[in-house]
Amino acid sequence: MAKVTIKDLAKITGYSKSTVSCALNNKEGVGEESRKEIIRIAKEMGYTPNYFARRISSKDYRTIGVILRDLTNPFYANVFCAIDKLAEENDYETIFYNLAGDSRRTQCGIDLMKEKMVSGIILDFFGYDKNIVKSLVESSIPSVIFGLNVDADISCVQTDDTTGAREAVDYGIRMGYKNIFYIGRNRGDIFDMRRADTVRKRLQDCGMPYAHCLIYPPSKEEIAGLILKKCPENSLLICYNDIWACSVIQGLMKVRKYVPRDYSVIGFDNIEVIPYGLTTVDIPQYRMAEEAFRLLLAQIEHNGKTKKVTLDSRLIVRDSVKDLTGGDAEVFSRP
Amino acid sequence: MAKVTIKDLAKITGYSKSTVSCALNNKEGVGEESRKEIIRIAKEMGYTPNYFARRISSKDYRTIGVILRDLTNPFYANVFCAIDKLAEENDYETIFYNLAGDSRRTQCGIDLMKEKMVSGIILDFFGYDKNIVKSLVESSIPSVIFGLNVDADISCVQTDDTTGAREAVDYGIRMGYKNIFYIGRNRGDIFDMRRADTVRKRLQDCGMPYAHCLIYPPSKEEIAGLILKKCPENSLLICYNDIWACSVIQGLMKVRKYVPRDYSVIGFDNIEVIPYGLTTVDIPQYRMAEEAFRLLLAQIEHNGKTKKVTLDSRLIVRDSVKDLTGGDAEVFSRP
DNA sequence: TTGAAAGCGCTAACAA
DNA sequence: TTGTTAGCGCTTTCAA
Repeated sequence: MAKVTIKDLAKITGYSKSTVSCALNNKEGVGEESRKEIIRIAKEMGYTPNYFARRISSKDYRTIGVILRDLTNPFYANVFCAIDKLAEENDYETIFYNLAGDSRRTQCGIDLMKEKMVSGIILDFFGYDKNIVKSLVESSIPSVIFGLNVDADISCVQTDDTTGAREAVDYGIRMGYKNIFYIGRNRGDIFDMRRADTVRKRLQDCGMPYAHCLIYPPSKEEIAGLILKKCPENSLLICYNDIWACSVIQGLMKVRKYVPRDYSVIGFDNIEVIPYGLTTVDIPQYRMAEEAFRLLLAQIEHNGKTKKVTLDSRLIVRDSVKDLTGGDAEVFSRP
Repeated sequence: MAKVTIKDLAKITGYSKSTVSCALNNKEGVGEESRKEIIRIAKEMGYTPNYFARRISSKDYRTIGVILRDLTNPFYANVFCAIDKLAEENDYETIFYNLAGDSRRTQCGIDLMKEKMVSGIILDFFGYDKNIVKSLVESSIPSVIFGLNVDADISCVQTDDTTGAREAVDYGIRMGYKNIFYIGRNRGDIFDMRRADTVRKRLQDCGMPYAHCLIYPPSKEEIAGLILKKCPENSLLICYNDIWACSVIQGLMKVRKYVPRDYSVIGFDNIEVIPYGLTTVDIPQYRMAEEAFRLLLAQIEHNGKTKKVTLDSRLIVRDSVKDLTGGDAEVFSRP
């Protein structure tokens, strides 16, 4: 069952390859009659052009590479879907590469994109590596770093999560918390470190204790044990992201501690699918995706300059933080 | 900044194109010395082979197409990631096409895959269409239908969610519920319909009333209003899937009704990233992905026969269903 | 061990 | 309006 090619089509229709090609691609210079006939026969024979052959001769790839850290996290799934949709609207294709949480795969991803001749790359650059930036700049492939501001001639879209982190601390203090902890997941992650630093610094600035404010449990299972050990009840736990906040909440449930009855929790990201009642710092994922795509497109199509874009984060108050000041807040789901 | 090609490499190294090609691909028949030199120079010049050119001449595509309904739903994101990982381990690439919730895009996705000459397709076939099945079978591209058993010579991987659905009803009855409703989202969705039917039938078999047991609200916003109108407090709401269950819970919260205090909820899927104890019917997403991939691989590489695989679902009891029989269950997060 | 030449399926000049 | 020719970058015979 060999695939039918343009050559077969030429033979059968009696026209030449080029005529067939023109007809099929709606190019000028083919008679209306011939065009119709060619298209009809092509359909009959189930002809589909060979994508690779087409790409190799036409040079116009119209493809962008998207490299993200973890599609399992709805935050990044949303980002990918948004980019994919924009790409489609602009008649581009996307090629996706999943780092699957392993920053060492970044270079592989970039190489793959190069091989596939993408017009541009959107790169979620976690696990910062100077050499990669350098080689990316030198390759002169239009690129946008997603989530991070890098000091090089390359476009970047990031969200300043420090404002949100500070808001979270301030909100906690306002709600009467004496014990505020940052629960991180991964010391190697730049965002994680930055959020931790911001929380610590804000606590300091507000004259709050910050000893033990960092916890990086090696695994999900140990989290509850660590919290129980280090954090007194009625602590506020500011978590690395929403996913991590979920793990924390689930872990606590296993030891019969409930949120926000026993502990209060704040996340980062503002993931849509889950956050019933989760107070969180909104990282505007759609706008980030959009900005990244626009920046890339500008570079690809209009030779636009590189540009740094920084969006704002803000705290979204929902129901996972109990009011310790005596107010009777209606909180979370409960029996 | 033209990309360096194998021709450039030939010119610079002094060898011919074919020698360079062999050297770079670790083929036999090239002197050790020459090979090393060629590889060195290729590296120096930052040579990356043109993926399309390679594909067009080598015929060996090792690519599988994955078409899924909605990557925004963590269930499908997990499925994709699992397939992607398996593919990588088996030295395949994946091409992804997102239906983005629109079943009319299915044919487009398939055409795209054909164009890209995939070795096989894993197709999430929602919005059942006989013609598509037929054309897929006729195309003789190895394919696996994901999530549904189709009566045709094509492999299928599905999970029998009816056992889980019945368990959910039985569990509800055991917990003392007199009012059990199915909350669907989309009448066009096969799973949605099947789950609804199963719940209705089981209720019937158990001598329970089933009038009004279906609710298909046109939008998320109207859901709470409909529930308030149709379902008395302390109803059990069996929802189409976890995402939808979350929407239901969120909608109810907006009108100050809490789960499981005022209503109990059961979902389908068993998505991990949920910040509370949602009782749900587990659909084994990883195993489904694995089976689908294995089946496809068998067909591609060993000309394996088509096969139907059906996995089991089961109810996972957590904390979103209150015990109405008087037992004092520790339920859900609460202040 | 190496190189010349053909060809993959298509597009794009240019000629007829 | 149509056909001829060349060529995209690579792999793959087949000779040398």
